[in-house]
Amino acid sequence: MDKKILSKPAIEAAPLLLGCELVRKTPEGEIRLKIVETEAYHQDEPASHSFRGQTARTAPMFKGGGRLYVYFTYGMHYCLNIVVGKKGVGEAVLLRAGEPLAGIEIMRKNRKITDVKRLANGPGKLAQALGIKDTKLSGKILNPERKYLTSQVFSDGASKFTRKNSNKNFDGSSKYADIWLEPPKKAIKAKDIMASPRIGITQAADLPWRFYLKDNPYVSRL
DNA sequence: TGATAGATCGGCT
DNA sequence: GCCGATCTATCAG
Repeated sequence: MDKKILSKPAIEAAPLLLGCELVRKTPEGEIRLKIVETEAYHQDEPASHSFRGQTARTAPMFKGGGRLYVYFTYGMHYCLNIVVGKKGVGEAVLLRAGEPLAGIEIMRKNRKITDVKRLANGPGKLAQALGIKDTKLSGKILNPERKYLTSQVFSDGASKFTRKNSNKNFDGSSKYADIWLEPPKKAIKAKDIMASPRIGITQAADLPWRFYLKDNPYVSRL
């Protein structure tokens, strides 16, 4: 994944993350989603959790691009963000929807539904599809791709992978997340990137800081 | 210390 | 389209 994207301000990084693939390794296998909808949040804007400064919850947003920020909301849902920008500036990109590419049976199990279009077409659903049930991943660093992209891992399959990394990643003790980003398989064209106001907020609701892929059936709504 | 709104979702009318 | 679920962070008093 291009490090430069993750060090850009949220408003620039959010559209650039469209088309990127979000991957999570689990003991059951690999889950892979194409990011099709994002929202930018910046600390100078009241809809952002970082607006009122750093707290225990929002600390990851201030630690610099390339980490995860996970928060719990509405008493029952988790939402996954990619922290972007420079250290000391509180900003992140909310992942609002994804198109399932791999690990679909795992996601069906996590979501307790079968319809592929509804596995990750919303921020709470996306987190649930990935198996996120707490905020333990918040603050963790996106796993550098090289850590997993070895011939040993891919020639041997998931079980070997699990053994090899069990004490580093599946018990939550590592500073790295078992999640990372990969660049788009096909470049995204500028004309396919749509912008709209963000969803579910009341403050700064006029800012067009939600981005999604045009005509993609996996976005949360039109 | 109490009230309330919240980066949501699924079920029901 | 509306509403309840269910918990947390924040703000008022």
